[in-house]
Amino acid sequence: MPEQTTGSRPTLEAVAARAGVSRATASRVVNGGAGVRRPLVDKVRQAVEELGYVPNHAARTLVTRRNGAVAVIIAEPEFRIFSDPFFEQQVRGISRELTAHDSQLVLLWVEGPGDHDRIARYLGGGHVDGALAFSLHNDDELPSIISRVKVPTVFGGRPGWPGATSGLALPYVDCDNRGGAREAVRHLVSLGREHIAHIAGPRDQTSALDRIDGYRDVLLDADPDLVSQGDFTVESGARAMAELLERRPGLDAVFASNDLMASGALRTLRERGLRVPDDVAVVGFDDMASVVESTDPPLTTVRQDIEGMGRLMVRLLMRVLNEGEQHTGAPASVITPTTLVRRASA
Amino acid sequence: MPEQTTGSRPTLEAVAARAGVSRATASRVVNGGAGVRRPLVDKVRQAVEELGYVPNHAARTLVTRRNGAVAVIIAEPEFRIFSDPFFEQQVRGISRELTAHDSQLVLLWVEGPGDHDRIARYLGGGHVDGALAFSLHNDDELPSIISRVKVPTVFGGRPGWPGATSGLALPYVDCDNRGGAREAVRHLVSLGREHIAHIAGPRDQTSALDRIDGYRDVLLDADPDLVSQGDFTVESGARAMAELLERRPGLDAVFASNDLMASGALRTLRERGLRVPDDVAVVGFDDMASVVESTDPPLTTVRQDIEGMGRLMVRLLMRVLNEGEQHTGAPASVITPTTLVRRASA
DNA sequence: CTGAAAGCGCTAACAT
DNA sequence: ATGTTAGCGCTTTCAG
Repeated sequence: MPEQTTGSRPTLEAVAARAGVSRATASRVVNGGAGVRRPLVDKVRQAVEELGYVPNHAARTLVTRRNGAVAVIIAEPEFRIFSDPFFEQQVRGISRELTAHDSQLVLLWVEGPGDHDRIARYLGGGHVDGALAFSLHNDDELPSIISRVKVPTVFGGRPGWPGATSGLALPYVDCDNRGGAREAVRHLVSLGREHIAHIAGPRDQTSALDRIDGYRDVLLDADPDLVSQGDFTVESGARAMAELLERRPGLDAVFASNDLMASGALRTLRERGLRVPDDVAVVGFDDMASVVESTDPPLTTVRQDIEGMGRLMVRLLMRVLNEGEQHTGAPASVITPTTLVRRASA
Repeated sequence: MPEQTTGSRPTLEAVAARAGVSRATASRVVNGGAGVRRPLVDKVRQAVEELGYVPNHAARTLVTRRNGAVAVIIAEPEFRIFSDPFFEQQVRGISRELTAHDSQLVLLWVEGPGDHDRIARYLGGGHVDGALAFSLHNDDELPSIISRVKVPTVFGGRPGWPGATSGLALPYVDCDNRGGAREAVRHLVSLGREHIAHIAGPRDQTSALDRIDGYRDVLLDADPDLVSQGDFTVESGARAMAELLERRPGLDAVFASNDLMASGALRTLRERGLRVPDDVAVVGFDDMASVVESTDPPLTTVRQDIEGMGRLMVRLLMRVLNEGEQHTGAPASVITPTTLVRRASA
């Protein structure tokens, strides 16, 4: 760490002196001024103004034991997690909401298991009031690390349970994957489609699992051959579509677990000379702008409010923090609604 | 801000007591243990271990006046700044180097002029030891805000001078844009090309300006019609190439100010039935993996070590911080070398 | 409603 | 080499 930093700034003491009040009163004013008479409030405010006083964060943290900072943990098991547009939106929401709560965003970039120690120490060291993390894979170690150091944390996306057995209930914010999937499939049904296939996402991500569940909720007796496995990439979607077509040439609709795979499916369909939606209707999931708009035809999909989810993560965390010692009971997670966005593909 | 946070943790006092030494000695050991005898060091270390002691950051900051945190300012004048792969790499380098320096990365997301106040207050509030920012456009207000609050800051990319007149010299890290451009053009010359065009980047970004300067360094008497204006996007590259071809059908090479525009140029060339590199040789700039590898033919380009630049930004900042009061003289910036990466396009 | 005083946990002179 | 002693700047009882 560097040696030096902030040049000495005016202290509360100085403000108090200038305003002709005690430090205590000055402090009260700075913190909202409740219970201080107008004339004094004004005097202090003016002194603050004139001196350009800014409270010393460290001193305040030392006594209040809250530091107005929240860690956002970014794990990077695969490439590009950071430049994922999905991710960007969520972090943006988080950033905005954190600002609204006067808290700072401290970025914790986890590059691998080698970083776990450092992260645990940091989180356990009380440098932040809480943490926000994202559940990427079921085998992720993060959830257990987090519950070990007991720092209040909210997850983005329902965490898979590496320690489900250990009975730890981590609060999370997720969209209604299952309900959204149901809506997508119901829409296809309402269009009169009778052979609705599904291109599933990775089996180790809860979102994909929930979506396939939603699909099955509606199509109780779905033909297993109508479900094909993908991995959320465009390529896998194209491949899965090809497989489906081979197994069930008569299918007339497909619900893909995300937009990327849907766009891959569209490509395969086009190559086979099948018309969308006439021959095969296609619905995706996510409403990812970059995909959805450039697809041909424009993709009907299920939208989730990603930025809103980011904001909700913060709100939920703040609630947990404010509950303090008391309400130690498992904090409720929140599931946000999805909406079907009709475009041309279904 | 939340009310509560870290449950009470063991203090240095407790460690000292358990180890049977004074707080001062315990402190010395915790901070490296210089000048403390082995047996005591061991005792203290053990006590730390047993108690699971972690230093209280706030207390330490309060007295040392350094807080082990550096702000990374992300301005978002346009979309997607965050998901820019370029950006991601740089932040990754920063994150890694900061970790190596035991400092935390605090993310400051600036969404517009409305945030300027907040940022200035935060930066001026001494919450961080220093800041890292990126120079995006010459009309960016950030540089002046930063120099106003006088927080030690290092820029990524040479800042344009909104306050050049005010004589503020902001330290920065940038690659040798001009030299890299020269190398690119010289390469084209060495290939025997005689009519080398340039697709320039935005006039309000220093990198683009430096690159065109490099181009001119080599082609002292360059035909002005051989230079066309783009804006760093694929589309603009395609358009600029079309223009160039119209004005100077005989051109046999083009140096684009970045890879994106080079790929646009490639497209136009292909559409016109021109062969690359046989008819027209093409060189880009950046060596952006996602572009360079998918281009046809693979793009010859100028590589800059982006992650390394991120790391250098941190090192430079740390140096500035350590110099402290003394060396207030204009801190040296650093220019990193570029390398020409030969692929098939030139 | 306001002020006096007691720390929060740690480091850094200054003694010893 | 180790311990003693002041604070760092702020909030917060507790008196008045």
